[in-house]
Amino acid sequence: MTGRVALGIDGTRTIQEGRARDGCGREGNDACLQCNLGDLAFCHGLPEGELRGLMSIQGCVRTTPQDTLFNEGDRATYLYSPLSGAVKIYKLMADGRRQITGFFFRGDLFGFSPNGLHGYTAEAVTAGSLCRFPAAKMELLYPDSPVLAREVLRRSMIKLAHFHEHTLLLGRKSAPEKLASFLLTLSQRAVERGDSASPVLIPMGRSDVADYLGLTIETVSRTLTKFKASGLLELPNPSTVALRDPAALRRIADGGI
Amino acid sequence: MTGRVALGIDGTRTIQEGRARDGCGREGNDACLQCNLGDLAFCHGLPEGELRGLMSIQGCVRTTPQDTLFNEGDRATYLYSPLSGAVKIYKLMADGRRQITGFFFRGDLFGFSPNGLHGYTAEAVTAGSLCRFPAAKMELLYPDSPVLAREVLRRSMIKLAHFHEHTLLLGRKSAPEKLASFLLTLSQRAVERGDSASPVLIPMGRSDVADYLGLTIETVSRTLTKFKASGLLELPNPSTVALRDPAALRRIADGGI
DNA sequence: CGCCTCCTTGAAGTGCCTCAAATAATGTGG
DNA sequence: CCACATTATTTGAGGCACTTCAAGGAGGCG
Repeated sequence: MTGRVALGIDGTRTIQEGRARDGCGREGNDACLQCNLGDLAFCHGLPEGELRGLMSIQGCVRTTPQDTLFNEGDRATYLYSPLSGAVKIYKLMADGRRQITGFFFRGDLFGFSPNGLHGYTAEAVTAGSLCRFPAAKMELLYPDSPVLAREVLRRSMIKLAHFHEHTLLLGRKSAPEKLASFLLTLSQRAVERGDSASPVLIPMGRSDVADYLGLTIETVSRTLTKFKASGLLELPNPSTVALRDPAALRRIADGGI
Repeated sequence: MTGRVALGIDGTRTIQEGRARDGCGREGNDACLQCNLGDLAFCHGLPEGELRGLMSIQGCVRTTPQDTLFNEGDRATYLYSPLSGAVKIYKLMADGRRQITGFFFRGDLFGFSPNGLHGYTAEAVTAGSLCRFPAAKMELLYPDSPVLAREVLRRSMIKLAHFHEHTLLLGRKSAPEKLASFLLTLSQRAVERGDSASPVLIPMGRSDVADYLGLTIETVSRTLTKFKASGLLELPNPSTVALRDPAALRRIADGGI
């Protein structure tokens, strides 16, 4: 009964309820006790009473790569927090141009909506599992859960800060600056999750990287090759990057003169 | 005693406390009663008790063009909501490249920070006045002001939605698509504030528009000229745009095939 | 009126994109 | 486990949208 997948009318796979062993699936009382996020969890440190309210509405889903969690325009039913794996969110234009607006990993939180509708599509990058909470029930909790409400606000402010940074990247940085920034951010986020800084795993394909940075896959590939030739990094395989000279990458990322 | 300005150590002008007649300046009890924002105000509709808490910490500043409200890296002391005028926020790179990440008008809210430091600089585009609230005192209000806390969260989610849209614009749209999107958004926001949709005022200069859209001033100017030649709009003066064919602009903005 | 700033227009350059193909990685059925 | 099919990534050549550099108008203000 784990990771069942149903085909949507358009043939894309859509996740269903999950039942599994990594803390995912045990709905209700003991689910959060098995959560392995530790202090990465947005519910970490909640007072007893608030946590109980959250646990009572907590659910879980598992994903396989390319599973769609929700589509742009869908009712914003759930808030999600990955336990493992990676998720991307993106917007599409009529002619197929795509802009990925975010990647989410262990402990992140996404699915916010100001108007009850999702403004973007969410799709799994890798297999994994996500903790999720019904948005409507969540809102009912806020008035009596000040710490929870405060933490959700803090998370959304962190997202806003990321967007300011990414807006600068998209609007004003060159391709090498974009790639250097991207790799360093991936590395830093890996560290925050407790993973290693240097052999960084790039779970998404070149096409996802390109659509996140406002480039083409060819430019992404060429730029990485150039970095490799300069001794800035190594690419043992397309999805692993060893940062050989993070300081130099930092200078490039910041437009060092 | 209105709109006094002090020179910062770098010679840029920095706003000081204001005292004035448009609802700005009367600190304390009666300030909010004179507020002319109506339902645009983020404090609109707050229950009596919550509003009283807000009023007790409310303050006001006036700006003249190019006044700096705060710099990137400054302590995030205040949250701001313009009563009149326009404000831009931006990030700078070491070599001077600039990305404007937002414009704020009557009723908007800005100054959020997840870590106590501003991640961007805020500068007045025009003369005007802003309602402001000490961030630290604001946070003390949240636990006992669920409606206020909810509204601040809602505002930050609206900002997030704007960023998703703007990220798509920066990463994937052509110059004409960017300009068409920008003009339509300005127009729509004017309507939301109760202003006219079509002769739209563009309070910021070409250089601000360029730095917001990730273009150069030359490209902005050329593209507007092209739109004018196509009969899509008229430019009675550089800061006024009459949208002659909003539907066509919409098609362009969306990448109509 | 003259100066300054902002905006517009022109000409040339370039960084990234598009189109095209080779190579590497991944998965699959026998 | 291997041969093959499929997909992802890399590499190459040429083109174009936007930038850069440069100069000419148009208001605004003392």
